[in-house]
Order: sequence, then C-alpha cells, then structure tokens
Amino acid sequence: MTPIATSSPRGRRTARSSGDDRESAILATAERLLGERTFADISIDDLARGAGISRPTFYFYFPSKNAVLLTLLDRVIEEANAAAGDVLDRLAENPRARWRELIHRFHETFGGHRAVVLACAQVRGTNGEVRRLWATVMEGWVQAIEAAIDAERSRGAAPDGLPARDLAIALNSMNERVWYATFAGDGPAVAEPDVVAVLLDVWLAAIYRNATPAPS
Amino acid sequence: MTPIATSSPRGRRTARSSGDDRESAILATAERLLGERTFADISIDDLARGAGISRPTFYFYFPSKNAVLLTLLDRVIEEANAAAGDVLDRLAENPRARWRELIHRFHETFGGHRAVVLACAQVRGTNGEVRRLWATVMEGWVQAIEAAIDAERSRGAAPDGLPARDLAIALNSMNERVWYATFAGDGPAVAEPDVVAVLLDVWLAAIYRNATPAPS
DNA sequence: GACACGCGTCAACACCCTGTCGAGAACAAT
DNA sequence: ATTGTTCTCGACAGGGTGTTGACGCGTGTC
Repeated sequence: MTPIATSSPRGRRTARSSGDDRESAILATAERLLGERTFADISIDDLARGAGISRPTFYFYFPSKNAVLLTLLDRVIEEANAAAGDVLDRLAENPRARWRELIHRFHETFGGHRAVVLACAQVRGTNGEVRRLWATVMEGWVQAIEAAIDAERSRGAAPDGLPARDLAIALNSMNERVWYATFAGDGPAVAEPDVVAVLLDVWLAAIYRNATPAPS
Repeated sequence: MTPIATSSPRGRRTARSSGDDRESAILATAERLLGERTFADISIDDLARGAGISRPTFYFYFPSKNAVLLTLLDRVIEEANAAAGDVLDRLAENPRARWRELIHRFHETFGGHRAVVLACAQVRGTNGEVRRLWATVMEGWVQAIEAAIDAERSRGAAPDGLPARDLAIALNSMNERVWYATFAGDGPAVAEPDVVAVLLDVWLAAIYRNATPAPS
C-alpha cells in the first residue's frame, strides 16, 4: 500500500572509500548553499570549492549539478515514505486522526529539508530528470491515497463522488503547492503552524463531505 | 471585488512607431517558440532572429529575456481578470453555477495560453520578477475568493470553519497546481475535460461542506 | 540646405559558466 | 617493481549573456 522509494546510485559509477568523503562533502555543501541562494545561483565551481576539490574533479563524482540535487531529493523522498509508514492501512481506527498524522508527517519531513524541496520545485520546470523523478513519486502517493479513499468508500465511511483518482490528484496537488508557498514565503501563503490543520480540513471535506468521519 | 490588473510598460523606455512592429514581432516569436521548446532552451538570439533583428538590437526593446515573458504574462493575467468579470458578485443567484463559471473561465483563459502559463510556472523559481508579479496577482485572487466566502457565510449559505483566507489560499493553490499538471501532461494529472468538474467539486465541498449549496 | 538630435542597428568585446580531454598523482594488489 | 584503478586538475572549446561604441536614418528647425 505504501509506495516504495527508488534508490539507485546517482553519483559515481563504482563505490570506493576515500572518494565517499568527497561525495558527501559535495552533497553537504549543496544542501548548505541551498539554504543561502537559489539553485541557479550556485555554480559547479561553488560546489567543488565547498568540497575542497577543483571543478573538473567534481565531474568525477557527479555528471552534473542536477545529479547532486537528484541525490538530495532521493534522500528526502525516502525519508518521507518512511515517515508515512503504514498510516493509511490503519485509517478505519480513527480516520480524522490518521489523515492528520499522514499530513503532519509529510509536513515535518518536507519542512526539515525545505531548501531541497524548494530547489527541486524550482528546477522541476527546467530539469527533466527532477521532473520525472517527482512525477514517479507523486504517482505512487496518488495511488496510495486513491486506494485509501476507495477503502473508506467500501466500508461506508465516505460517500461516493468524484473518481477517487481525480480526488487524490487534486488533494496531493493542493498539498504540494500550499507547502511550497508556506516554505518559500513568497506570495499568499498559509502560516506554517496552521498549514496541517488547513490541509486536513479540505481533505476531510472533500473525502467525507463533513468534518467528522465515522470510525469503524 | 474583482481584482484589477497591473499593466505597466515593461518594454522600451519611449513609445515610437516603427519599433512597435519589432516589439510585437519579439513577443509573437516568443509565444510561438514557447509552443515548441522550454523557455530555458530559447536564447535571446532565437528571439532576435525570429523578429528579424540582431541580438544587441533585442536589448533595445527588452532589458532581458525575462522581461519578454513578463509582458506575455501581463497580457494573460489581464485576460483572465476580464474573463472572471463580476461573477463573484452574483454568487447568491446560483452558487454552484457561478463557482463553476468562475473556474471554467479561468480554465479557458489559461488553457488558451498554456505555453505562456507553463513557461511562467517553470521560471518562477529562478526569476524574481515573475515570482513577484505572480504573487501579487495571486494575492488579488485570494482576496476576492476570501471575500466571496465570507459573503456566503454571512448570508448563511456556507457554514463557518477555517479562516476564509486560508481556505482561499488552499483552493487557489490547488487550482494552480492541478492546471499546471494537466497542461504540462507530466506526472499524475486530471484529464483536461474533467478538470473543471474536479476542481469545482472540491471547492464546493470545502466551502459548503455538501454538494448542493443553497441559492438565495 | 545644413544641422542637430534622438531612434534604431549591429560588430565586437568582456565575462561567466558548462562540459571534456589528456596528462598525470596516489594507492592498491600482485 | 609493475600494473591497474581511483582520483585529480590545467587547459581548452563552446555557447550564452549583457555592454560599448560607432554608424545610418528620419524628422524637425532655422
């Protein structure tokens, strides 16, 4: 039910010992710099110097700047999937509490890596690899939510309505965009302490048509 | 109630006759090319050659590639605001129909300029000016929706709940992201013929808590 | 008609960034 | 010691951006 993370070796072709330090250094430098400026404003030279190597050497570890971001994104996704756990399988216990838990955990994970999340959202437009990875992951989450909605409908807790898949897409999309605005802080955004409650409220309204779904 | 468009002269410093053709040619070339490749893959030289001028001459008309996109975005926003009209002021007539009309009109406008919309969404991350413009416009729409929700609550058609502003932000965010996915066609997306119905359904559920809001 | 003056135009330049190549240094295993 | 792989970087090629300085071209002015 809970989707699996795609974790392929994104960096060097073969694994070795001393080079691992450099690879980590590049990754760490990237995440640090992402806290200060945009991804576009970080050059490969910045990454290389930050890791104590020269620019050509950078290319030994990563094929491009994008690959670094992709590796960072992989980690966050893995963490998010782990945090989500099997919450969706235990919905019937207490729907409202479980949905809240799900949204809350995602919020915590993304919030803990907002620099990476923000950067990925920003380059998704221009970077095909990030776009594809994100699309794949999103598809997994959408399917998980879709299945959960169908399950709630089957047991009579939620009324029929929109195709569950469409509803799942809409709600996931909302979360993504709302989190982005909240973390980026530009444009109209929900205040960070309220964001879980706001998202939860819309989810429950859309899925159950009222604010108090029935436990089993 | 309906937000006003911000239309400042984004291009040349002074207005003249023969140069207007070139300016239009640049804009037209940009929108055409945007239908073929990403904004990032279009160079200033492409724009200039498409308009029959040299690259340095391009800079006479626009200070940067971004400024061209900004001008294009201005137009779309103006069109969207015009299309929205005063629908929100006539909500009490028939809430469901009016909300549907609002969403439908935005859908038509954005769908008619998807290349521009997509490009703006893609560069919003790396381009501060586009980000600011979009944030301003979004703020206007959020305020309009917020006021409409408050009005519906005042007349007893919609129940109290989330702060109207937070709800307005969440719903607007959802629309933006869902449209983007639908137009871009990457990742999980709602099929284009269904998108208005899906968005409307979530809006009504979140605002009215049931599918059939009461007319006045 | 000659003269200014701002519009419109572009060749050439300076700069920055990406990605690659080839020559090697460091280090392991035999 | 030799061989092979990991690792490193100077130097180059290519492509994009933004700027500068000079040169035509129209229009109004006296």
